[in-house]
Amino acid sequence: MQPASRTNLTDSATESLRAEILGGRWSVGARIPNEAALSDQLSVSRGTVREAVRALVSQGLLETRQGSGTYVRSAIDPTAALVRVRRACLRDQWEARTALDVEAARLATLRHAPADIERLNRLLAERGTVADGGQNNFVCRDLAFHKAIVAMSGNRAMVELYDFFTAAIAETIQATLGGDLPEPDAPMHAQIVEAIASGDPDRAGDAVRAFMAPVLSQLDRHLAQ
Amino acid sequence: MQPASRTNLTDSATESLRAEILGGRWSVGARIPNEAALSDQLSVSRGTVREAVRALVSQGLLETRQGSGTYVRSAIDPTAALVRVRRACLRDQWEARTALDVEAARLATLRHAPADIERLNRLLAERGTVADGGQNNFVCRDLAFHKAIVAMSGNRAMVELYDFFTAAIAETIQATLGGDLPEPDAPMHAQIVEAIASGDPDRAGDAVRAFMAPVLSQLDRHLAQ
DNA sequence: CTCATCAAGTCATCTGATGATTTGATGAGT
DNA sequence: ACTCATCAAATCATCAGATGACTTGATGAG
Repeated sequence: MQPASRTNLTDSATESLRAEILGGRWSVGARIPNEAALSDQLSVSRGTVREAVRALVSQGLLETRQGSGTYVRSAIDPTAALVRVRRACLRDQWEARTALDVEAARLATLRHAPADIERLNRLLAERGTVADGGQNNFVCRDLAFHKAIVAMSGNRAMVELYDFFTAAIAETIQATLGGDLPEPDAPMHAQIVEAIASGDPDRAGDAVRAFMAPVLSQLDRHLAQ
Repeated sequence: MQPASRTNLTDSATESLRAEILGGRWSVGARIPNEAALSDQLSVSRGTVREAVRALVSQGLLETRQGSGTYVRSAIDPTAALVRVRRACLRDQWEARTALDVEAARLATLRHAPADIERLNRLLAERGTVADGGQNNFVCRDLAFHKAIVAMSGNRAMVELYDFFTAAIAETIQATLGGDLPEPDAPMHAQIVEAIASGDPDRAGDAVRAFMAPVLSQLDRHLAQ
């Protein structure tokens, strides 16, 4: 069941380059050897080198500048971080995402415009219940509400991080529970909107915390079995 | 300052393929058209198609099987979000990490053991000042203190995420500021330890928030120039 | 000293070809 | 009718060579 990964020149080349970067032999910002040189050093064709470089570019480790060269953009491997976060249990993933929810709500409270509150109310109205449109659509609409709050925080890093967790948690739920997860009711959502509109960040944070707590404890019970 | 992304055939092809997958036109598990067909449909050479496919393979969206074809492996892309987190500005990164600091401190307050408090005090004592051991070592020891708090939260996902952020922020600081960042004083650190020991999560969260706020505003001023 | 011009270096892309692997069809043997 | 070895087609993997586009530093005129 483990084919021991039959050698794949491109993958081997990718790993060689990654090792050079992560090992620090090529420092961040430095220009790496050109394609012809890498082709020689790795004993593969230039096309293979290009594919390997492209893979690392898409992971954010390298950056190519036409006419200039290829440079190390970062020595942090996002795929490694992803793997480790994935290994965390669903409970921890959920709690970490909740942390983002809480802090995002606080920031949203401090930075929101009046139009944002209207938008939240509209999303809440559209959200409806599980009955309309099936479980799957419901989850999507519910998510739209929470993402809107995170977007209101005005913090791009948090938005991206929230997306990351949303995807990771969806995967984990699919893998461990088969897809179903309890959802608080609409009145709870309305309390969050009110708290944000009130301009009191502590109140908004508490509202989100209170909102998520039952889900977390239900998750604990579920996983305890 | 915004090159508006000069067209890059491989990137365009990558985005086209990604759109097909994320848009659901190619369902998970399905085989996508072969390289020659994609080359025709996208009006690029086969080599360019291969580079685009390789990028998506490295992101986990596609999977190639020699002799058989290329298949859709997943329609969600968690890594991409992490890659984008690194592209966010330093201010947003710092604020997001602070969110983790605050929530981790809250959890640490609720879950810590007496020995943990001793450990924090010990780390604080070892931390010393910039004077002993140089700027670089100081940052390391300071980081050990903050990481210890996150570890006390008992949440593996948050620990991993914090590590990721720590590395990402260090790189961003190096890239944008050249390495220096103001650090609050030891007394502020002691207040955090006291708050955690007190068992009041609100107090602990506020302590961390108060601790980070000056750094953030200093960052704002610095970036405003 | 300034600035336009130019040439070398480098990545981007294309074309054509060959090898390795998988997969389904074929056909003999039972 | 079933099983199994064999084979051919489809497909990805890799290579080699060539041309275009872009960046950068050097050159030289003003």
